[in-house]
Amino acid sequence: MATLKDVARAAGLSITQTSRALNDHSDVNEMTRKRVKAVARSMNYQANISARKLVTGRSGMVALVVPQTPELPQNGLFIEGVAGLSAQFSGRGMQFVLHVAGNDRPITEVYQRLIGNGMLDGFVLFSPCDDDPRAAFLRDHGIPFVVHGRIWPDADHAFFDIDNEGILYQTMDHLIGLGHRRIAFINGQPGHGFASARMRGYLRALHDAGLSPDPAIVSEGEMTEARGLLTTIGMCREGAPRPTAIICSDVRLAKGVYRALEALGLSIPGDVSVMAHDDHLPQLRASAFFPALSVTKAPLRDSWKPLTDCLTGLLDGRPLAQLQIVGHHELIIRNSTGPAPAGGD
Amino acid sequence: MATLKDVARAAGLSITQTSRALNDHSDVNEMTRKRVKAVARSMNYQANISARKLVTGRSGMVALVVPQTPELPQNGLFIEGVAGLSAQFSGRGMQFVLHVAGNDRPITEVYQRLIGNGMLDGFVLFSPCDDDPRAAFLRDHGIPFVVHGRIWPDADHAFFDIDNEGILYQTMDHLIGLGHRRIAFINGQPGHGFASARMRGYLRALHDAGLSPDPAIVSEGEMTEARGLLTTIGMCREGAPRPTAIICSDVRLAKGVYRALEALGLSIPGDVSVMAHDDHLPQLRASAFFPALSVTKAPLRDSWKPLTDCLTGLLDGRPLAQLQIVGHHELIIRNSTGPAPAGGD
DNA sequence: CTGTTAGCGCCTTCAA
DNA sequence: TTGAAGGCGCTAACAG
Repeated sequence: MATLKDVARAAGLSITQTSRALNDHSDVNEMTRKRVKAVARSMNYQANISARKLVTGRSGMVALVVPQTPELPQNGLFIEGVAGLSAQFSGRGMQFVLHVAGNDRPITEVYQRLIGNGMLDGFVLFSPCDDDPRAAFLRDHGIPFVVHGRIWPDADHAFFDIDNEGILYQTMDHLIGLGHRRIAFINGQPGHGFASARMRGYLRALHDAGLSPDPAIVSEGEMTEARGLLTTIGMCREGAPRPTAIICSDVRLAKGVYRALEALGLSIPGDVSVMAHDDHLPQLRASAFFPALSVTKAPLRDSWKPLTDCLTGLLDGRPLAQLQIVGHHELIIRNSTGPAPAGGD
Repeated sequence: MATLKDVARAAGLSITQTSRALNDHSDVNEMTRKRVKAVARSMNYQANISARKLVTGRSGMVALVVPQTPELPQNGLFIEGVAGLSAQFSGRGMQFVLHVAGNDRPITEVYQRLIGNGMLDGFVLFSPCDDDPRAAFLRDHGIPFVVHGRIWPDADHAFFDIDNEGILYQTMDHLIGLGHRRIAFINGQPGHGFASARMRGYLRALHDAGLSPDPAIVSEGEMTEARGLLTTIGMCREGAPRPTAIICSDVRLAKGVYRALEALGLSIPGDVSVMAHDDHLPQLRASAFFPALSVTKAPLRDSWKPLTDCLTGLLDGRPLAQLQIVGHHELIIRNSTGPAPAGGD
């Protein structure tokens, strides 16, 4: 591989000036710069990243650390994120490092190692939880990072997130407008940032409508079809008043809800309205539902570019205020929501 | 971050000796070594990879380059491979870099850039094709790489592969033993290493059985359910003699074959036997077939460890002969294969 | 505008 | 068994 020294010699210049020319410093003769660049190109010269990193402190490499699980290859967020982020960073001439961490040691130790060897410029964090220890660790050590999501209550970090609280508020607003009073909510795992935010939106909407929450029709847990089915069965058990609408934090949950309602002989939306949030992952399209599923939609795929922008902006020292981005979502009303059945109460 | 100098000072030694102690050189007092290591640990010392790379030439980072496609997140090989390889390399204290390359420039140029900046120790190559230009490029430049699969005819490189030729020969052997004479083969894209190897196995088995190939019942192309369906319809068209058995290079193809045969009113295995090769990806389990699908099985998931071993072995300078590994496969006969129907010819 | 000097953190001669 | 010196390739501060 050609080195800076080689280029300098070929160009008949000092190493320093060659470096400056290549890096577009201002104090270089325009002609010289052009000539040096031509020589460098003809020699296929590329700066050695390790050497540059040693002196500038920047390597152009960022990492995503995810815990190893058997289901990792089925995890839509992981799959889309890895492909999307890698493409984005690659397109910016940076390198994306994926680190699947074993479960034999705490995750912060992995970060410790990864930043300790001084090779990475920053990190992307997935699936933030409340009081996220990873974020705390990185903040305490002054390591740049961007979060896919947000860590409440005071998000003093770069992030790209969607308005999860608003998403649920808006969903509730639609259902309440249709006359629903008893609205169930099947949410994700408690402690996860997005789930907490949606719960806030749910409760706020209830409060604003003068309704009070009923723990019997609020459920938190993994977002699988099976849980959607079982939870729905449980909520529609005899004796208790049945919800007239069900909100799901994920389309997989909604799939289970559909199956449960069908098994129970309840019609959608005649007996029960159903809504869900749709990340627009290819695995389970909202279009696969009959009747067509009303959703709030925020394609996960749209998040990689702004997320990448956030991290590069952070590395470039841009102010935090510009690095806290909330993406858009849409409310799409299809055929799974309708007026609340009469005489519910 | 603590540096070698810090450790040396804390240990009351020279930088040189500290380095030697940490790297287990022979000419260090045993006591000294222990003490230095203890100090280093207590200071959370980690060698700076960039600095080390600069002098030793090794960074402990390897990369996988894949072309950007919209379907990338649905590509089972990509998903499993990325998760598996990253976990393997992480477990060995190395870093796995994923590079999703845009399609705006030739892939060798990407390699050029990636190796040119002197940051990577080696590469993993996926989906090799005959006369693979990437392999040629890396070989010509003396860059270590390992191939998932094999580049024929003379695989003068490190690889982990399965015996694709044997897999098809064995499949054919089973079907021929059941009396089948007209055996269709729905293969993957021509030019891909595994597809070529399987085609060789198919043709050799035909030849050994005294049969001659019929282009009408051999098909090459993408391995989707849709193509399995359409190809089967085409092969069972009136006028031409119908195959009594169909071999698929992938279970997705087999899914389409099943649907086509059902639509045509043909029974499995009464009218047509079906076999497939099963990579054991979670997306479409062979267990989802009725009647249960007979397969050759070689779990993709088992390939990441040996593949990683190959590349690290290569980097450690082990002889090539030890770095060409052929994994095992199983022949699993379930209920989709049976005797050829009488009076076919 | 250009060159000289110094140093990033580490490892590897060489000499003691 | 240990230390001093040199250099990997690059950039930044300081002269000219």
